[in-house]
Amino acid sequence: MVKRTSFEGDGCPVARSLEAIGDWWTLLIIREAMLGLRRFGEFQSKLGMAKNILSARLRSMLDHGILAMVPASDGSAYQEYVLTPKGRGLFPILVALRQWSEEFDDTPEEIDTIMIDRAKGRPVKKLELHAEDGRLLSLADITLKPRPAPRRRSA
Amino acid sequence: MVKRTSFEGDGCPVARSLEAIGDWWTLLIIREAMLGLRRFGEFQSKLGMAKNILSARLRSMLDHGILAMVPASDGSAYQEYVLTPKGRGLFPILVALRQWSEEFDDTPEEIDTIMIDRAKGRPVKKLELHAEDGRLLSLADITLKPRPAPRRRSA
DNA sequence: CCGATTGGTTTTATAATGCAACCACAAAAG
DNA sequence: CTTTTGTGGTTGCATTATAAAACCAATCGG
Repeated sequence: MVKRTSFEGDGCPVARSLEAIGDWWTLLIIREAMLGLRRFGEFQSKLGMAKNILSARLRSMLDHGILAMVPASDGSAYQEYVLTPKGRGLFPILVALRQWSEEFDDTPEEIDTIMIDRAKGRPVKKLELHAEDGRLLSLADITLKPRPAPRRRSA
Repeated sequence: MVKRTSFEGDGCPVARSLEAIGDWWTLLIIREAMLGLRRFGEFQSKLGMAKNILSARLRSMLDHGILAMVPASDGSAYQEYVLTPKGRGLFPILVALRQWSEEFDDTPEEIDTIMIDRAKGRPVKKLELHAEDGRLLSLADITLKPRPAPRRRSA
C-alpha cells in the first residue's frame, strides 16, 4: 500500500482527531462555519479553494458527523451545511491554534484579527488546563496512563 | 501554480498555525517529542513512518523554530531533536485534539490512554477559555475584531 | 421560458506521500 | 586497525492527493 497512512485503528486520541480533521482545509472550513457561513458558494469564495476539494472535504465532514445538511434557511430549495455539536466541539482546537500563532508567530503584526469576549469587547485569556482540584497544569505536570479496562458486568 | 496552496501570507492566525503544523505527521512527531523521544530512529520506529518523510518534517520543524538540534545527551557524537519553547507551546493544541476525541469519538473504547495530573494521578479537566473577568466562554460568547493598528511613535 | 446563479462532477496536470534501496559516518567487535 | 553493525539519513520510483479549469444539472430571477 502506498496510500496515505490512515490513523483509523490507532489508539492515540490525537491521531484519531487528525484522521478526521488533520488535512489542509478542514479546519479552515470549520472556522468559517463557526463564523456563520453555511453555503457551498460562501465557503468556496471566502476560502478561494478549488470546488472539487471543497466538495470532497464537505462530504468527509458529513461522514464524520462534523457537519450536517439542513434543508433551507432562506426559502430556497438549496441545502446548507451546519455544524453539529461534534463540529462545534472543535472550537477549543481552533482557539488553541489561534493562540499559538498569537504567542509564537515570527511576524505577529500580520495577524489581522483578535478574538474578543462578545459581552465585554475585551480580548480573551489563554486556554487553561486544570487539575480536578483546580491547579493550573502545563506539559511538565501531566503524564499518560493506559485507559482503565472497561467495566464488565460480572468483574 | 498547482502546488498545494500555502497560507503564508494569510492574516488568519489559524491558517498561519496550519502552515507550520497542519500536515499529517507533524503533530504526531511533536506528541512523541513531548513524551520524551529525541532521536531520529526513535521517532521512526515508534511512528512507523517513512524515513524520508520524517526527515522532511524534522527539517521543516527546525526551520519553523519548533525543534532544535542539540549535540548529545548520552556521550555519542550524534545529534538529538528537542522541542523549543515554541514547540512546547503546542501543548494546548494536542490537549484540545485529545479531548475532542475523548468527547466525540464514535468508538471511544479504542482510545488507549488517558491524560492524568502527574501529582495526583487523576484525570485532568477540560480546557477552559475565560474572559478577562474570569467568565467561562464558549463559541457563542466570542467574536472576532480587526487587530488594532500598531502603536506608532507619534500617533 | 430564458439566462444567470448555485452547487457541484469530470478531466487533466502537478505536487506530496510511501516504500524500498542505497549510502556515509559513527560505534562496536575482533 | 580492520570488519561489522547501527544510526541517520538521501535517492528513485510508484501511487495518491490536490489544483485548476471545463463541463453540467438543477434552481432561481425575471
